[in-house]
Parts: sequence; structure tokens; C-alpha cells
Amino acid sequence: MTTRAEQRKQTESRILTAARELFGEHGFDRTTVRMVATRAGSDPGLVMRYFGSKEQLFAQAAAIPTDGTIEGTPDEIATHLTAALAGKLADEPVTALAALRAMFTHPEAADEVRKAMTAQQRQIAGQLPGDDALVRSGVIGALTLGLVISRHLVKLDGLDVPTEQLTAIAGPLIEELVTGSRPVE
Amino acid sequence: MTTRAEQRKQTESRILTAARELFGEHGFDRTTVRMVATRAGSDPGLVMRYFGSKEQLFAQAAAIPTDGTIEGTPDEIATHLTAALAGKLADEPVTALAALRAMFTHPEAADEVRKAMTAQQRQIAGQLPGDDALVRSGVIGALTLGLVISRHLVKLDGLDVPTEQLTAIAGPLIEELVTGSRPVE
DNA sequence: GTCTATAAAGTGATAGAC
DNA sequence: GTCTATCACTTTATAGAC
Repeated sequence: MTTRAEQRKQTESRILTAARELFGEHGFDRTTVRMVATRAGSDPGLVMRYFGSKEQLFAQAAAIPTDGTIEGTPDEIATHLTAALAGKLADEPVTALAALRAMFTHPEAADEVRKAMTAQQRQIAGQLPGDDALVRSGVIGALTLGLVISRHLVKLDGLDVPTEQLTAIAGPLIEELVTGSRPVE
Repeated sequence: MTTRAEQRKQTESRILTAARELFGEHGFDRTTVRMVATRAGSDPGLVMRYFGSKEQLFAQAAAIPTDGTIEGTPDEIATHLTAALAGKLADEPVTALAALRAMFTHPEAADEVRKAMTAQQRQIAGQLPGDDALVRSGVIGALTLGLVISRHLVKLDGLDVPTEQLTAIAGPLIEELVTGSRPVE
């Protein structure tokens, strides 16, 4: 048996899932409340009633999942970062894609992404050697962002290969950025 | 003295410039014909009359400037690519920003970007050694894209440093990707 | 040639019927 | 508690006055 509270929670959850998918597919502006309601098997009025506004629905749908703090020796950090990259490349990070796609037109989404990236960037830079640790850490973030966008959003055909092949190429780059070493000539 | 044809050309040019700036700042959906007309010191009706539709205006405003063909030894290619990156990082590429910002929500803009990136990626991969030349070439594109987006669009604070400092870090990475060499352990 | 007025369509949000 | 009907607004695009 389903109580009314349970019923409501299920509907709310279906709406949130539908919102995540649609915001990720079409961005903020092109996703309408009507579309979300239809995919969730509900109606626009209920979506508004539950979430208050389209903005608030987006805020709940597009929260950026943080990677957690990363600690250890530079080598351990490099390994950890490469593993995190592998995870982002393997399966489409539905909820993060919503924020990524929206960030370029939705100022609040941009702040969200910037905040998340900056936090991790600083946290990592603090454990790296060299004067330009913050810059190198930023380049790691840019490389990660570029790979995720190119693979999942732009769908660049050259990157449509097994995850292992990508990490085999990107891993050494990250390691190099972490340690600050130069490659052999 | 200004003939009518000249007058028209000037107005058309002002509209195009305004469109480039606004599409770059706010993306496709959030840029209205009204905004473009206002910034160009004209009116919406004239914009429509000259360009036919908002779509066609965008198509003309957001054309991707191609880098031209790159040839030579791997070393020369790396140098060329690093120089091209430096150019994109130095001053905001206004017209490309329009396409970049719009690509995530505007399917046609996405095609435009994918087409431009794929073409260059293939052209370069053909001159690189190794089985995975196409993938490495794609990673170069992803790295470039990530850096441009992080610096100009996300405005990640760690990347707000002189261009030379960025190319000093990214240059070796590109070189490594071009040659397919591994860094020293 | 240039600009004003308006049409047609779609949006987020709301009020109220069931 | 759920959904239908509608409001108020903004958008692109057009028709016609100057």
C-alpha cells in the first residue's frame, strides 16, 4: 500500500530525474516545465507546486557532485586524479552534464561550476611543489573539463574510444602536471 | 558623402558586430533581436530585413575561424599548435566565443564546432606517428578547448596569468602528445 | 530606406475545479 | 492531493506608415 506521502515522494523523485536528464540534454532555457512534467508522467502545475519555480528545480537537479578531498604524495594525487578522470569519462555523469551544459548561458550554473572547480583546484595546489602549483592545478582542471566536454557534449569522434585508452594518454600528462617535471626531449 | 548602399553596409556591419558580441556574452537563446538592434543603434525590423531570421544572423556571426592547414615534422607541428593556442588564450576570440557558448544549447552551433574540430584533428593526425594518432590529436583538441573555455568562459582564477606562463606549461604537453613520447618517471 | 505597431506562438506561473 | 484552464508576459517575425 502507498500512503499519500510516499506517493508524493515518488512523483517528486520522478520529476527530479526527468529534470536532470532534460537539463543535461537541452540546457536550462530550452528545457520547459512542460517537457519535464510530460517525461515524469505528471503535469506542469504539480512541478511548480513541488519545486516553487523552474530556477529552484534546476538548482536541485544540477548540483555538482564534488570529488572529495584528495591527499597524499604527488604520485598518489596523480593516481587519484587519473582515476577520477576515468570515472567521468566512462559513463555519462548525468547530473553534472546538466550543470555543464547550462553553465555557458545560466550565470548561476556558471558560478556553481566555477566554485566547485576552484575549490578542488586550490585544495590540490596546496600539496604540489613549485611556484606555479596553482596554475598547473588549473591546467589539470582545464584538461579534465575539456576531455569530458569533448567526449560527452561535443562528441568528438576521435575520443570515442575505450576509457582505458584515454587514461593511458592523459594519465602521464596529469602526472607531469602534478610533479612539474618536463618530458624527455 | 555616403550613398545609400554605403550606409546600408555600415549598418549591416554594426549589426553583425553587435550580434557577435552579444551571442558571445549571452549565448543564442538569451540574445534577442531587440538587444542586437539596440546595441547596433538600429531597430529589430531592420535586423530581420537584412538577415532574414535570427538563425541566419547567428550563422553569419558565429562562423568558426579555422586555423588553416598545419604541416611539417612533428616538432614543427607542436610548435605551430602551441603558437595557435597562445593566440587563442591571449585575447578573447570574440567570434569563436559566440559559437563556443552557443554550441551547448544550439545544435547547429554544435555541429559547426564539431566539424571544425574534427577536420583539424584529422588533418593533424595524418602526420603523426603511432596507432593512436587520432586519439592523441583529439586530446590536443580537448586540451585546447578546455583551456580556452576555462580561461575565457568559466574564468577560472588559477588560469588568469600571463599567456606565456600557460604556454610554458601546456607546450610540453602538446609536444608529448604530438610525438607520442612518455615523460621520465 | 528606415522605423513603428502588431500579430502569432510559446513561456513560466497561478487559480480553482475535481 | 491532483490536474485543467488560463493569465500575463516575452519572443520572433511581419505589415505598413513615414
